[in-house]
Amino acid sequence: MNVRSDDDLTARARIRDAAVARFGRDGFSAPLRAIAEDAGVSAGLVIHHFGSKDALRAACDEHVLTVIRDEKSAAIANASPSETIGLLASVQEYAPLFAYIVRSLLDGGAVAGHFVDGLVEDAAAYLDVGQAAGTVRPSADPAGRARQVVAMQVGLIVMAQLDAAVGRGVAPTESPAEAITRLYERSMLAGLELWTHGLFTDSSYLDAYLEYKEKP
Amino acid sequence: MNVRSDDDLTARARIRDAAVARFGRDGFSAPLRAIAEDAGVSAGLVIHHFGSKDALRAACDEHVLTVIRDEKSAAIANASPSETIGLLASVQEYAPLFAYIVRSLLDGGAVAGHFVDGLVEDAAAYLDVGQAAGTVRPSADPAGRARQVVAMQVGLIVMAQLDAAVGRGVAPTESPAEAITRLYERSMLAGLELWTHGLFTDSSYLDAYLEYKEKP
DNA sequence: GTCTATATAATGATAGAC
DNA sequence: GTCTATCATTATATAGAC
Repeated sequence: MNVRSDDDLTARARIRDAAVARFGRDGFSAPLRAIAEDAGVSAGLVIHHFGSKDALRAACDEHVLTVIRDEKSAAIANASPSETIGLLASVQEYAPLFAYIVRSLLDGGAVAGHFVDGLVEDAAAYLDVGQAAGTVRPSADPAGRARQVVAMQVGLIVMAQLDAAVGRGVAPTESPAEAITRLYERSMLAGLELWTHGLFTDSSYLDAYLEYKEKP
Repeated sequence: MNVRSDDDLTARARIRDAAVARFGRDGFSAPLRAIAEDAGVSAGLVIHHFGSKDALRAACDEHVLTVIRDEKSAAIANASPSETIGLLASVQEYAPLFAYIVRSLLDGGAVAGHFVDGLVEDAAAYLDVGQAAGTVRPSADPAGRARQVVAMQVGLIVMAQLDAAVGRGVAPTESPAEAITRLYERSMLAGLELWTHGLFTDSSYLDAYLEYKEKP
């Protein structure tokens, strides 16, 4: 999440980072004491700095959203096709953040809702640009398609985290972040293939659905 | 989850069903007392029947997997294209089960891992059949593609649940299950479109990735 | 089989010393 | 700013009556 050493951070920042990691790994029911231990401080100090566990979580939400937004701006600046793929491949740095977001998603928090909305909007805008440039096909339902693309990414992250939690395909020497990244990359070829050529050889499934929708 | 009235079920089954619904909605930190109340029994009786909360959860895991497996067999029996789509559309009956599974997924349980493995295997087998029949394109990475397809479904369910939790797009009169189903269906057209025609107009993104992979 | 009452453990939060 | 000690609440699980 950060290239700085932990020693360089204030206690408050250390607690916040520890909380993001803990919440992401164990969910929001993770004990305050565990977070304090991870950060190398007492449980009382956590309350002293953030007031309550809920406030700590709110601070984590805000921090994660800020980091993601900043990194997103940087990514948009140089969004050539190959570089975009390279960026996706370097996702290991964001693995703890993604883990946190996924937890937040299933917890059903309003902040997580806004985050997904942002993802979908970004995807829609990105697809619009691609469509104008001629690299992306037109769609009968652009918003739905953007949602679909985001859903695939969300699902992959969830599944990668699951594999990592079970410890399958995870070498004893590598970090959880590395493992999740590799598991995430595992199906990237298949994903691009799917996005390039589709899944079906003809439109019979799509036609059947349209027909089903017309006369229920 | 079941067409029978609750009165027809034994207390043990009622507790189990209540636990599946509660766990799915509130997560596994849901209090034992809430489950007991939902089932109309005392907290002590829950322990009497299942021994512990963990054992109750294990019973829920087993029950959900059994139901899914049975329903799956029934679905395979009549798996014509249009009927498969009709089946997907009627998913509201399984919404509580899906909610439970998604919770289980992010909790990182071993049972959830097996469940996803089953999903991916089923998808792979189904795609193989389609490929042999000529309706599904061949793939350079069939296992990865199956994983990708499952990931999209998982992601959609997660996102639908999030929307339902925030209450967006949910009419006050409809049940959570109905809401999730409708939100899930919302992007089905876009999904089929994506699976039929793909996302990109040419293979430049795929080519760029293959090139990136060759010389790192 | 089912309940009530209770024991025990863990958690979030407080108070006050340093 | 940071800690230790403690409180109040809540959770699971037990014991025993009916």
